[in-house]
Amino acid sequence: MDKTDHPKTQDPRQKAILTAAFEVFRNYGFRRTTMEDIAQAAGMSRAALYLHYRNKQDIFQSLVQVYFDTTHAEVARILARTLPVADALSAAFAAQGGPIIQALLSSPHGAEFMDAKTLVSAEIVKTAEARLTGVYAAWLDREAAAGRVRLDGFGSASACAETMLAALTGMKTGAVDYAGYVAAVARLAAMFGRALEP
Amino acid sequence: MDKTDHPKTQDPRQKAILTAAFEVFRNYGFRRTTMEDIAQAAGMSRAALYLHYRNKQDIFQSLVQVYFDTTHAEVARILARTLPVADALSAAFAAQGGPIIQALLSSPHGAEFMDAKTLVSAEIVKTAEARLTGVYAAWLDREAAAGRVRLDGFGSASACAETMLAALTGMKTGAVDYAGYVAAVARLAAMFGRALEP
DNA sequence: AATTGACAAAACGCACAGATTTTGTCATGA
DNA sequence: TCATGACAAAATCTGTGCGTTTTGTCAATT
Repeated sequence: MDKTDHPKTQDPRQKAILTAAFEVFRNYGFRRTTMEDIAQAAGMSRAALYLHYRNKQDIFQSLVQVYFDTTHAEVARILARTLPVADALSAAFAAQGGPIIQALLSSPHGAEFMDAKTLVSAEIVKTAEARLTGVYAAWLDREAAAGRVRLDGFGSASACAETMLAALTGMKTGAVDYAGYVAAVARLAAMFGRALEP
Repeated sequence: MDKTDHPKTQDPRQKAILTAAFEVFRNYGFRRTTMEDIAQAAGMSRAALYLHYRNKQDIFQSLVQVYFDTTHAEVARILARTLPVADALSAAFAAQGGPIIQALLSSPHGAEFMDAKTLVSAEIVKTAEARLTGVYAAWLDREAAAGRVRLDGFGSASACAETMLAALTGMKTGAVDYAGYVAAVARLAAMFGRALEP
């Protein structure tokens, strides 16, 4: 489980492809970006892409995988530290859905980007979210054992983690711009933080 | 603003149409249900529908309007009582999104039903949600003044209400079945309840 | 060994015509 | 008066053809 160094982005060429691909997907959506677009943005020929990825779907899935790996590592890193509960949650929530949400809210085809995320890589998203839930659940258990959080009446730690993450995804709906989203997430973290205080 | 007695459903015939329409939309989605379907389910001729509603979109919008009016009245009624904060939130959350969410999660075309809700009646939904947020915000202000909730650090009451409702809508995403959704909503209410306690 | 231009196959977009379904209205009948 | 069957107009579906774009691969090039 050594996902910390992102095997997909160790090769600088693959990193270039993924960076370019994200930029193009962000602007045109999944369906309307061609391999030619990605190749051009990555500074190589279209054929070269096929030396590294099977097809467009493969690139997209790798992108999603890298995103979740990064997020997972970041959240795990934050929750490994011992911080005031509210601060930990605030930092962890902020670490999730940074660039992707920004893409969703600022780019013209951000919505289609997210659609592709669920259509093209539903399985990846599902397992990644489960993994993320596990991180939060473990943190809750650890903090509860240390007497820094109180779960009484909220059910199991994992159920609690699931609910918190579902609430976090809900912040996307109301958000009108990225700043508003960030503010809502911070508020949510503060509220959950106080709810969990002993 | 006397929405309490649902002008759209006072006429028993209109009520029959809306009930039948909900049933059919629930099973076939908005696009694939015909006026003939609704008429048959409502026990009248297709032409009779046009005596009460302009067209299919009008029926759907009335349905949404009635739903939000009912929800609004119910939530307002619950929050008017003086209850322990967590209980009030739990009851209010449960009152929202009952039948509609059940339709979404249990019916084969629940998703398309919700799509139509945002496409065909986006404006209705927006104003209704704003109205609902206002109810929660007023409740928060009242309870805060009475010393039963503490908003310190959470921003304004209306911002707080917005965040809570956004979180509530987030519960739909993770939910796999209606029972799971209900459990998640209850947990969320409990957590927000404790967060708001002085 | 790494990269590319070029090629064939597949996918896609678009338009069109004909058949079918659905809609909205109105004259007719209970 | 109120509801309905019937009708014309509009919308939707279906199949088809054709030009363009996109894809995936490979021999050729550096």
